[in-house]
Amino acid sequence: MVAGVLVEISNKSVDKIFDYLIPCELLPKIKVGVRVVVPFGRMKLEGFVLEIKNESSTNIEMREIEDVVDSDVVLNSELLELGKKLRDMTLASLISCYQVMLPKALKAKNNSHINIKYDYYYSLNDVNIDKLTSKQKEIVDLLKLKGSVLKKELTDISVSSFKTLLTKGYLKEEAREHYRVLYKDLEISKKKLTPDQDKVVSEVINNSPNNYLLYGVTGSGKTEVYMEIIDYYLKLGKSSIVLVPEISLTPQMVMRFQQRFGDKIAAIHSGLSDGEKYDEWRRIYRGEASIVIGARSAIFAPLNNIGVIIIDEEHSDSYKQSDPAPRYHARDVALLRAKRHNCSVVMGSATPSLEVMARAQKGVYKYLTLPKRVNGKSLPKVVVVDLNNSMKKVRGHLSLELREKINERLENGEQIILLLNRRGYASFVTCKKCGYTFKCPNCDITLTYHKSSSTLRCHYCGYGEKVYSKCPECGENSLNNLGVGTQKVEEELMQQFPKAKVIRMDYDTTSGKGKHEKIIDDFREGKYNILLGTQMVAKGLDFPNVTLVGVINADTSLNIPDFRSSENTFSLLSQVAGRSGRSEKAGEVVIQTFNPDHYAIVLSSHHDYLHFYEKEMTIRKQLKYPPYFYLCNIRISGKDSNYIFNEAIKIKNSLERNLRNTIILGPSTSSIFKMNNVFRYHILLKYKSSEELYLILNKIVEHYKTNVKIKIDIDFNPSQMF
DNA sequence: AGATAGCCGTAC
DNA sequence: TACGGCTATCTC
Repeated sequence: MVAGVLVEISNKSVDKIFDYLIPCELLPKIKVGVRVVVPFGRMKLEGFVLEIKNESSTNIEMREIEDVVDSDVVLNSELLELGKKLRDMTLASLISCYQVMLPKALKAKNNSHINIKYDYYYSLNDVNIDKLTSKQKEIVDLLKLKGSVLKKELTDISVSSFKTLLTKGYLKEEAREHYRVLYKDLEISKKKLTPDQDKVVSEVINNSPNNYLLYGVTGSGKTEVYMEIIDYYLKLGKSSIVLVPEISLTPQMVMRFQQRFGDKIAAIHSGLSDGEKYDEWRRIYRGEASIVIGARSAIFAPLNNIGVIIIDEEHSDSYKQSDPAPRYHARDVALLRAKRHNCSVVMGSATPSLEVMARAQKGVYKYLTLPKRVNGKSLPKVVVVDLNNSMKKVRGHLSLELREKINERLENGEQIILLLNRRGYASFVTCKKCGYTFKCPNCDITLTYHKSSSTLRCHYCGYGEKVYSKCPECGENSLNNLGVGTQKVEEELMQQFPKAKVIRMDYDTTSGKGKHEKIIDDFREGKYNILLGTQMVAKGLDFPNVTLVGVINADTSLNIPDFRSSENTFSLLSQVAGRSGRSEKAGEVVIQTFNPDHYAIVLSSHHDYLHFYEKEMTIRKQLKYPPYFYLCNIRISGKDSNYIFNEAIKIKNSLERNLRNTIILGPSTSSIFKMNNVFRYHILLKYKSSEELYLILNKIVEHYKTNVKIKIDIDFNPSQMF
């Protein structure tokens, strides 16, 4: 017998099936979807068995499979099929499509040290025990009483007597798998649903399968709706997937699911170790956990019989994998799996992406809505502060209006969230005199100032240098630390409000395990008055005592050179505004901006998603952007910039010859032209129909797959512009 | 990915 | 002519 094996190397030139002979003794263990060890050239590699056949279709002399890694398949037939579709959709290598589905421990790779953990249990063997010492008798009596006992439970015993009993064969040792993640028993909680929520739930369960957009304002109780739908399917013996933007950022969400469903849930997120992820995967695989909550890659959870797939905060760009290939969108995978499982997809958001909303308007997705907050309160009042006027009066980052409102809340013992939207605006150093900025010698991007180590660092390659006080260009002692860091604002807050307790939540303060959760818990318990943070304070958190949300500078995300910057700004402002006034007391929001008339800011201050949607759609139509056109970005990179530029021109010409009705832009240099000493160009395509596009792109990828001087990366529907 | 065979330049 | 570096090729 012969096995077709896909080998672990993620390179297009070896991304095909290699045939191997199956030795007789391994035949019973070889199944489609298990990992095997095979000789490959002079190497030994792991790979996935994709086919089993009587003989090879080629005349090439075959070598033998050396070993079988798994006793059970790691890729079932659904996932094997899904991987092929993913490859066709993304033009990535097939092996990368399979690897992305699996936890690290199960990827085909040679040196993986992630093991199953075992607990050892001991019980009495059925043997006649005649003579025993008193110490030995103690142990035997204990085992008679308890039956099977964990080793660590045998505390007050003589270790040597235990060993004697074991070596004489009186004891039976049994290894049981130990899961590293524990789900505490929490009180089962279920809230009574509002009529609006009820309506949504019955709509979904009575008309399944269907794909839904659930548009619900912040605080409208989407999570309760999800749980009710999931519960319905759970009782039918069906499983569920809940995708959340990044679960380590939403521990409250997991907590609520755990309260309702206990250890039926498996939560997969970046805060788990590789071993823990592996354990969670096995619990899912074995059917011990049937509700999977996780970020993007949880869409590949090895569940059978899926009843519903939920995508919470549907608009989040974290659902699109943009860096290593396969560059897939979890929504697309969800729709594929739902089709196969004959189940519904529910996409929920307070600010739906234009793509999804447009499809809902067309009737491709069914439109459901939760227009009111569950607490019956209206959405918080939003005040827009014009920094053009305000900053003439004060120094620093806090306007008089915001300061006044912070003071009010502090006096009332209420809490405050301040958002410092720093993305794309990290601290960098410039010379006041000549405008010199420090750039990374490898990557052509501005270096970021790190106060704690007083260094300048490249966020792309890690390059670092000591910070100078003199400008290397003009020699003046006029270096200026621009940009607003959370640290700086924190200092300002402490100066302005010496009695207030401020906690910072940003990349620096949340890098340890469980730190994020601790900050949230501490703030919730009232140990702090003000929570100051980056984007991560905006998403999904529920603090009943927060009655004021302040946005330090709404313009930072508006100024990012990306066609989605208005949409992202609107979404961010709406999300963070939704953190205010979630309980009894009414909430308020202050947005500081230099662009008080910008429609994204005006409409978000009125909580007017629908008008924002309409306005933004007309702009997208004019500029031929999604959802009117699809985008595809072709990145061409290599060390020889002349060579890749010439090849990029050739690619463009061939695209022009082969595509009609497609707008082809470029090639132009990427926003980061040089990264790790590799130069990058890109060609951007705007298209409406993809059939001939896939054909020609496939040809281009094939043509360059063995060329080591150039790398072609295709990104359909890129989430960021490069 | 990693090893190798084949191709050049340059150092004796 | 011998060595080293670079590159194209191949791996069932």
